[in-house]
Amino acid sequence: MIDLKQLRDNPQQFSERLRRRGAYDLQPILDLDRQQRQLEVERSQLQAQSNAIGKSVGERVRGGTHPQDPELKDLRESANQIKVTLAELEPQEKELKVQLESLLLSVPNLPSESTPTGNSEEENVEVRRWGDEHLPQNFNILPHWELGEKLGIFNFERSVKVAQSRFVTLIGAGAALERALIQFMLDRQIAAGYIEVIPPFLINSQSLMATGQLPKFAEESFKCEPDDLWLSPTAEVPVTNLYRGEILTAAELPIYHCAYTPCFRREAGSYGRDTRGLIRLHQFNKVELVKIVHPQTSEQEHQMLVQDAEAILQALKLPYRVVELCTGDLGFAAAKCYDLEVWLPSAKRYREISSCSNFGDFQARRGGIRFKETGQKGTQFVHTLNGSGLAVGRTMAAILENYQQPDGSVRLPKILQPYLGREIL
RNA sequence: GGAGAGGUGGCCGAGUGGUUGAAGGCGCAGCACUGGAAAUGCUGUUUGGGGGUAACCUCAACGAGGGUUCGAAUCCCUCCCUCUCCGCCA
Repeated sequence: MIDLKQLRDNPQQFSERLRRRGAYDLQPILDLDRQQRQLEVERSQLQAQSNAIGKSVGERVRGGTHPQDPELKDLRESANQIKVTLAELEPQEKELKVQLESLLLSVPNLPSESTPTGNSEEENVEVRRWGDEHLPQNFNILPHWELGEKLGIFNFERSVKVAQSRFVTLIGAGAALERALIQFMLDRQIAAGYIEVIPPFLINSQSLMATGQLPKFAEESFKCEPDDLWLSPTAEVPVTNLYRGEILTAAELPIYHCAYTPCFRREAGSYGRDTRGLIRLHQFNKVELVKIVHPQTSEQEHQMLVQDAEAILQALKLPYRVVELCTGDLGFAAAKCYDLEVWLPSAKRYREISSCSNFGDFQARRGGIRFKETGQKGTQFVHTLNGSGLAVGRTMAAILENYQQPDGSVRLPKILQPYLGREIL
């Protein structure tokens, strides 16, 4: 959520920053805000009067006046008068607040000053490349879905019977490889200082609201209808929300978590895109990194987070590049975001395998995640960050393609071999 | 699913209609004492909104939402959550 006070104090500057993401009309928010505050002044003055009457009645009763004594009658009546007016003002103000809140919730985060301006994916900025020396030699590389079916390590057709299209069943060595990747990724991130959590995979609406998936992107997630529960689209949601509504101490920061979870996405509106293979599924596994940090350190923490995700690709010797998203491609809640894109030889292009975002205080404000500096008055909002470390299915796809050998077998990355107890797939 | 108990400040815990935003304790911060520390003593210490250049003023919040009342943490209603026992179950 954006900072209403900041908007109110500096609407011009604010909308200019937001305009880099596209057009947003902030005037209705400013109007509602003004009306609401006007009503609030009126209402709280009346309430103050009413409180004063209550207090003076209380004082007299304590002094010995009988509560039903006629001399209190006037006081009671004037208090009743005030109540009549309040009964009108209160619902009006409440209604304005609800409207204001819902408008605020659908305004995206301000892009960071350093985020490049642009309209779409096309204008993302490549930051660096790694691993050109690991690009596979030019023989006829099968796309990973063909290779995988051939090797018998996963099956799509049978999965459709069980669920729908865009679900996969991993079989034998495929299942083992997925598990090995999860284990490997967790091991590395735990060694890098992240505390592992296994959060709930079903999450409530409030949690989705805090991290920004609701209210605008309800159609992206699977809802468990009779309950207020959704299938988690990413561990970002349950892990960040562990701290919702809390006031932490500065000493507790930074908090680093890693989490393996399955992720569930409806992928509405992506019909026909990536219909084959492991790239775009309704259910996939991911190891996620989440950081809750002091605002002063968030930029630096962001860089480190990206490096922690990169370390996995490097250890697996998978060629990739780092791309900084431009304002037009930035997620709703993000202020700044780097994508890691792994090389997929069959498509001859880089594909996103990790997305590392700094949300600033946007999620913290929505979720009420604050901290207190010892000895200082008041609280501040933390900064939240997260990134994939990595998407497991896409990692498997990248391994199947990049490590493919001319005879159609796959030589596993060295680092994974001990996890699987074999070299060749 | 059935029966019962309970949800109060960073934590523990008192408080069943009248200056109670809330006793007491712990914790934390400052000061004093000390060569330094411990112990001790004193002082301070919830959060959010609004108004004001400021000093400051004011409203709200005792799980959430309604209600009764001049006045509610305290009474009534609804909902949520937690705990204990029973049932069911991986």
